[in-house]
Amino acid sequence: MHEQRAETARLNLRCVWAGMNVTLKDVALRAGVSRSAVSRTFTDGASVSAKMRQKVERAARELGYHPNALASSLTTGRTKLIGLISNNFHNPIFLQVFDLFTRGLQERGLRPLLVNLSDETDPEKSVRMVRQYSVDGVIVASSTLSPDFAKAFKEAGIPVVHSFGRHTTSPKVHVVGIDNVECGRMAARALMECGYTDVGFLGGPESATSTQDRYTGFTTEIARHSGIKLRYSFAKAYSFDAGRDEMTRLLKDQSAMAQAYFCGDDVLTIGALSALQKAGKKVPDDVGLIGLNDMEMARWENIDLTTIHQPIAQIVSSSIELVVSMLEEPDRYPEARLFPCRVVRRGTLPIV
Amino acid sequence: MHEQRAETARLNLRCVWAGMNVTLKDVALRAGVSRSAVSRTFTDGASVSAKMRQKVERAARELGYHPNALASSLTTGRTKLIGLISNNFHNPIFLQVFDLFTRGLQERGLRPLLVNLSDETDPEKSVRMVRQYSVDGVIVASSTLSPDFAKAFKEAGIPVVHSFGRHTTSPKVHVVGIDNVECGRMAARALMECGYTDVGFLGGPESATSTQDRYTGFTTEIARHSGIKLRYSFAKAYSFDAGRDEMTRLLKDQSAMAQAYFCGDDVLTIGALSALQKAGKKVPDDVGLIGLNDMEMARWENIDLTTIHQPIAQIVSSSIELVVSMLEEPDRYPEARLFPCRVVRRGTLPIV
DNA sequence: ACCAAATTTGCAACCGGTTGCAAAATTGAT
DNA sequence: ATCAATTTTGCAACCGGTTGCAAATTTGGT
Repeated sequence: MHEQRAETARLNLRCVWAGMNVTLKDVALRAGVSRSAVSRTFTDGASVSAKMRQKVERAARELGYHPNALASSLTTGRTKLIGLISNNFHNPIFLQVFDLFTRGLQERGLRPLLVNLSDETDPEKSVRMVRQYSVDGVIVASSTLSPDFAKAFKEAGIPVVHSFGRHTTSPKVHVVGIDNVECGRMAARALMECGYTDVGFLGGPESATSTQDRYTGFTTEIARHSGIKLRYSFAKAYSFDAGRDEMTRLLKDQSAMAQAYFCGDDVLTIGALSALQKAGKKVPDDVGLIGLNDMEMARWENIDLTTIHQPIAQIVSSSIELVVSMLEEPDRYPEARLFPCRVVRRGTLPIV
Repeated sequence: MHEQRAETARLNLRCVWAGMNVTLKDVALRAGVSRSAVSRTFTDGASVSAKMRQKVERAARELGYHPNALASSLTTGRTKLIGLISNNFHNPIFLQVFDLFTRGLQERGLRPLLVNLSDETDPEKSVRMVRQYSVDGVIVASSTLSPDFAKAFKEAGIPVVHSFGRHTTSPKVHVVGIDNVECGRMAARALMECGYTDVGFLGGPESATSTQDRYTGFTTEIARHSGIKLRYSFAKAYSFDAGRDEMTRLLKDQSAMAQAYFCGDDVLTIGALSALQKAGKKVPDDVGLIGLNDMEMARWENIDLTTIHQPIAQIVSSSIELVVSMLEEPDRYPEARLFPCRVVRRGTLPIV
């Protein structure tokens, strides 16, 4: 007995020294109890007596034991890993998005496994990558990624939520985001309230569903009012350069210019703004602009963008809530959760 | 035999239907081989005959089998999970950093487990969190996080690299970043080259080591030249608001103003710029500014910051390289890798 | 003090893979 | 065709936990 304890102690010492993982068995040995007892001490809701818990916790503390979440996942089937999948690593708003997601998931004891799909085009392949780590669920956070990605996860039997995804009346997967069509209408109304009679849509890439929806909303709202001239064009990307380039192109022909523009997003708006300033145009006196997102920078006084605020905190927390609920109820009927946006009036549209 | 095959088929069907995980055993059963054979087929470097591989791969394909990386980690001791730890979710440069890290890790078959330490102050606790997932290594990516965090991981026996961390002559852990003291000197030289004789240091939070080091470099370089007046103050954070507020404070007393400032980072610089513009000061004619980071926005024409470029792509790839090398050689002697910065001349300093 | 009910504990099998070892199969030289 | 050397394969134990079940213990009522 004494012999064995000495051996155990020596072993433990070595473990700590080498940074090796102290296991359940080590703790059981030291506490003089069964491995199940140790396991139960660290599983809440399990039946353990007070003395037992005390003994085990003491031994665990002395050895610096921490349960191995991955090993337990083998039997429980839960890794508490959530795939956080995005291709949006250039829009500053996504830094806030990642911040909110990581904090929100952490608070619920979940861990985000970050996946960058920037140069990935094959949904199957990305599913394979993520599946290897048997995540409990997946959040696809992107407005530019094809819905096929989210669908691929669903088909693989992995709970999935598409954040910032496209709203459809009968979604195949859970979608949380905004109503881009309504945003388009909202922008149109905001411009018309300013008295503009010649307005432009300066969208993001034409292939993005968000661009298409905003375009639809914008044009239908304009069409409801007579005597408003509508122009439109699309930038190559949701980026500063694309916005600047497209506006520069428009500026080449004065007759092609509208009085005010609804731009694809804030970054693109700043690009357009830059082009206008360079051409000697005053904003909002000569040309008005309204963006979309209300990213942190938009309120910076020397940028001061009028824009449509997207409630990202709510979108994120709702997405997390939804993916968590799916852990219990995997076949939950897909729903679309849309949050209302609002116009934030700053310096790129005139005060009415 | 026929019976058994039918049973197997039925089972498989059910697996696929329910999205259940197809396991090694299922594949072995279907291929009519041992589980080890299947395992070896998916382990490169293992000895398997061509026929065997063919049989197994066929069965695997039919069943949609993918090895469970977490289960294998139990025996191999490798999860291929890398903890990516940061508290820096407000500086746009970190979006690029996350982009680079995720891509770089993915390319090597590693997966980043993102940990947000924004409101965490206890290193022990964060180690516990990460350890549960038995990551193979950890990258602490932050210039504002205490070195204790990185050290805590090292002490727990987890390979760790501190990216964007402080350079010391005898580092306790691997550090990859820039020489902030040298950056301070560089900024001082840039300002003096412009002919300024009254310069200011407008640092980030005084508690950050990066601020301290830049201050040291800046002042020592100034001191090497006679007749240069030096002023200094610190903003409350590396943020727009902090930069704007601090500059606004300085502007209250004209005699407190220097001719040009070296600001803590680019975001802070834009804040200072905003305050100056609001006060009717022209930049660079009335006041010069130089920032640090060269974030993407700095080159936007309507921001156009003169700044010190930090080679983040190199810092990131070097960090990854280092953490990967530590997987093989855990006790590798800690080294500091510093990358040279350079001044990028744009519109916030006069052309000499 | 006694006994039935309720609680706690340990055994052993299992989760999905890996791996050392020995048996079986293949190869190649004679 | 024979046999030793080499390669391939399967067995069984193991990685670090969990859990159903039955044995052991505690509880509480009389």
